Amino acid sequence: MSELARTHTCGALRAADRGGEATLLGWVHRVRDLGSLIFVDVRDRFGVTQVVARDDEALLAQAKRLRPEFVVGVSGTVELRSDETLNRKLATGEIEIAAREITVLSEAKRPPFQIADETPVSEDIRLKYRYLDLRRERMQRNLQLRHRVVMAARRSLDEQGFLDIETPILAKSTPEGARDYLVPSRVHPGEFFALPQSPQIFKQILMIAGMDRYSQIARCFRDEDLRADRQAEFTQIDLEVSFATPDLIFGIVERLMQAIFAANDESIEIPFPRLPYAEAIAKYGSDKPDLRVEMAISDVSGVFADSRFRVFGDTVAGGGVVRAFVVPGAARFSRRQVDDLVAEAVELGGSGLVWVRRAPDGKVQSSILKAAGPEPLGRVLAAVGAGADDLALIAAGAPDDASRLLGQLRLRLARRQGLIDERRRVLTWVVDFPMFDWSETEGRYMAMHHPFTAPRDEDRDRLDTDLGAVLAKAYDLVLNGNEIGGGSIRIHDQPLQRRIFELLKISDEDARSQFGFFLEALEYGTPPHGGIALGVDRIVALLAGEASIRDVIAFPKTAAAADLMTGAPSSVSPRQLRELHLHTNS
RNA sequence: GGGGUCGUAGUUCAGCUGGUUAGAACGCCGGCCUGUCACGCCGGAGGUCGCGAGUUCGAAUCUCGUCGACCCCGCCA
Repeated sequence: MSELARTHTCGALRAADRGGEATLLGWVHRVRDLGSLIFVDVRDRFGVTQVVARDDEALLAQAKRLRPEFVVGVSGTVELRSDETLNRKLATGEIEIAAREITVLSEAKRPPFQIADETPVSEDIRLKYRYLDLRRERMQRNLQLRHRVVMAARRSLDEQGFLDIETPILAKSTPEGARDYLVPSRVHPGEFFALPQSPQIFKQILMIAGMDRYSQIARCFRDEDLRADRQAEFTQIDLEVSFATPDLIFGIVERLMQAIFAANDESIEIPFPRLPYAEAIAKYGSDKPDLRVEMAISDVSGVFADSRFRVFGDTVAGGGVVRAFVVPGAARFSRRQVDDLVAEAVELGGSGLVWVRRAPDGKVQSSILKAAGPEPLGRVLAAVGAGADDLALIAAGAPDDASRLLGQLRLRLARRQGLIDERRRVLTWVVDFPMFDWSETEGRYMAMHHPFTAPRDEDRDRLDTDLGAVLAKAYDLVLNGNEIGGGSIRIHDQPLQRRIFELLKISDEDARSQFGFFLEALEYGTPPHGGIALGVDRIVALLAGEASIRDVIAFPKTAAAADLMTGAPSSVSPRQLRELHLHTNS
């Protein structure tokens, strides 16, 4: 049977091939046994082809042996199917192979779930038997899409003058950022490599090294808790550009994204709109707004500035805001539904939620009707543009808190009300991020993006006066409410980089031991530069319509960062631990 | 670290306020069938109800613990 040579894949044959000889190799997808007429669907990555066994007793006996997932070789004649028997659902449905010989190359145990069936299977079983799960059409489709996306990205970057360069996986641990995955060194007792959270410093050094434009499909590692869109290791399209401005990066990435969408037969318009961070927070309560949804948040503080409703009046007097948005068509919500919304707001950490609407007779209804009176509430409805069928939701508090709360409700309601058009793709740049973020737990400012991000030129002076007000040359790329990329223009002069470390309360000593090599490199002629990293897993998941990036990764880990197929992580031998100079408590 | 959902046949699920023999569909096994393509028809096998305690005359069902999967908050420069 080793001489069995494949002449066609299972997705190749068409009517034009009729009369020819063919040998197919693949998996038994389904068997339909009609007695002295047996159909066998043979499957491979390229498709499914129907094989028919008839007339020959030995051949029929052999076909009767076949079970799902056996690996077989089939030789026979390509026959045209009659009009009544062709299958339009199948690319190869115009023909079938009249088998002359069927060879079993490999038998298969009964699989724990059906391959030839898209019925959902619990994820732990899929992950344990990943090799079977990957045979299913959905995963075949997803991984083929991922391949096309990566190929398109590489091609686009090559065309745009990028050099693909690999950076180390065994790298250096640095403070700030996510928790590192560590790798103990055998030859340096007590010392560790860290797996890269991103190739950040290496790619900047490549710019200093004169590589001009670097790109890489880079694996990154972060030892933080996982989510549907976060894995312990994930893949980025990482790039860095010398002599960069934000506009230059945006253009490069917009062309790249066009190529990526084209790989999924989708066209997108460029350039993408740009939304300042402050506006994103104010209007949508999120730094990654889903712009498929209208329902923008607006400020109604003025209405309540001197309101007799004390809670709002005091909030405004104390420097807070009152903000609101309209839920279209939600005036007909039952009292129960509206009360549930208020409870939901509290669960989300809000101090409360006020609603206003008009009853069918036009009278104002509201949770604070008695306290505030109908007049200001009517003005709120007018101010936010609420129609007769609409419901207005109002929250008060610190500006960002009020908007973030409303932003979360806005998204949940949009989903629940079916207001999101799943076929739409809305891409936007979010720009002008703050440089720094005050950390209560650390008691200091932290870099919002990372410590190598350059401040906007016009904000340089504020580094000395008002750190919280300094905006950065940082940007995120957002697709349908998902952050799919982020980057910045970097600091390229050593004194400013030192100054930023200082502001971040990274001591001189730490800066020298953690980043000394980098600070030194900056002194040898650093071109202005900047870049971005795009999340491959998230992009492919969105293109594929998958809710979790696990479904576009061949061998993903569970939410507890375990590999259910291999059993990793696992204990190692005492000898391995000794060699690595490690002791464990377990 | 915290909150939530789930765990019953190979798979997906049902199983009420605790009650005698735990069901269905698909799959699997056997039989019949020459135009099926989710083939059809007939018959059959298949269960530590995740695991461990507890409450009770009696637990798949109630309680606690534990393990696992998933979702969310924190975290993720």
